[in-house]
Amino acid sequence: MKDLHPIVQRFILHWGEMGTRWGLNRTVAQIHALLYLSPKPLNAEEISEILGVSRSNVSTSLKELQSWGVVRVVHIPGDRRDYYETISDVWEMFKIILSERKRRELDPTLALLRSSVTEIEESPIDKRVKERVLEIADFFESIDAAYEKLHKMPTSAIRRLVKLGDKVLRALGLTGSKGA
Amino acid sequence: MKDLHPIVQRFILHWGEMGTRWGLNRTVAQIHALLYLSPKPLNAEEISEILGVSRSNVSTSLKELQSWGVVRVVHIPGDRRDYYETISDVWEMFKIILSERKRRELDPTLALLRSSVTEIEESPIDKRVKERVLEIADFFESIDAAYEKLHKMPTSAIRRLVKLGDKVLRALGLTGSKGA
DNA sequence: CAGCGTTTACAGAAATTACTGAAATAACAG
DNA sequence: CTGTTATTTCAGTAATTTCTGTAAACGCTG
Repeated sequence: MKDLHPIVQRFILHWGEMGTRWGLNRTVAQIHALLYLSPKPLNAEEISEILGVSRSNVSTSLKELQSWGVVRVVHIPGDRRDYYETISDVWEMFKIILSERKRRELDPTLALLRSSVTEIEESPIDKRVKERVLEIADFFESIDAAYEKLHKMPTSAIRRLVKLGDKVLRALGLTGSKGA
Repeated sequence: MKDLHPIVQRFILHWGEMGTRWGLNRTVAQIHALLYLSPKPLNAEEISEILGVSRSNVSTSLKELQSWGVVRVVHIPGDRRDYYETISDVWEMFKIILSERKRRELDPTLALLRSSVTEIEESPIDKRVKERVLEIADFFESIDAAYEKLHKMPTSAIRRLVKLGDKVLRALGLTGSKGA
């Protein structure tokens, strides 16, 4: 870690801290940060030494990053160790991270709400409770649908859409009437 | 908890579990769920009994929910205890939750990246590292800008925008050329 | 301003989550 | 095969987070 440029160090440390807020663990996030800034792929041993964590921990963390598809194995001719690198396109990377988070943070709730809505139709329940469950279910369905649309777009289009900013809104006449 | 309708019970338990994935703690999320489905405001004692958690824990959790602005205190004539209720509009509620998450999950990183970009301009650093830091900084800036635009819209407009779905994209000609 | 009900702060206990080291397994070279 | 190096698994330990009970603070009422 001492060998790294201070900016790189700071980035890795910060990424690790933020990782815990993003639902990952610190080491997983640090490894990701290190690979993102590394000019060349690294092997498990190197990662372990640079970050000062055990090799077993590195192994587990790399497996997790691979399972999400943000890190992949590459090989160097004449070396039989596995080397790792992250995908390089940031937008692509966060698209993957977003889909992972949706799977963990939205989908289970959506499933529960759908089954609740079904049950509510057939069993008697306080009117207000019914209303609120239906309302929140509708909300999750809307978000899910919007996400699916977005997800199907090529990354380049998402990039353009996000960068368009409020031009989007004006074009659609959604702003301006009540406009804040 | 036993007195509650099974659907309500299931919702509260689920919300608690999901809360942990959303970066809240279980009790905070459960209290929120309970208040969301409760036909009337509840006081700390009632919440404590219904959920089977200590009153001090309820107190701390309510304070946290209030600090985010999703729960507020109301009073019942002739009763000097504090009663609590959530805001009722789901969209408004998640707008608040989203802004809280942005503050905790994006803003610190944005700050770090901004200062890193400044430093990079003046100190010599590996070209590839520089590129990647600039790229990720640009990404965060874009997301931040898009968020700000969205946040300034009235909730009703956000609701319409999300519900429009891919009509938005077609209208803007962002889909169709490469369209997936 | 005394007394009581309510809310908050805090220190330690309990539960959860992350990390390590050792041992097992796998991959290859000779 | 056999020896060597790389990777993964897993049980135990450490660190972190959450929860509780107690006690102090607050604020209303008479």
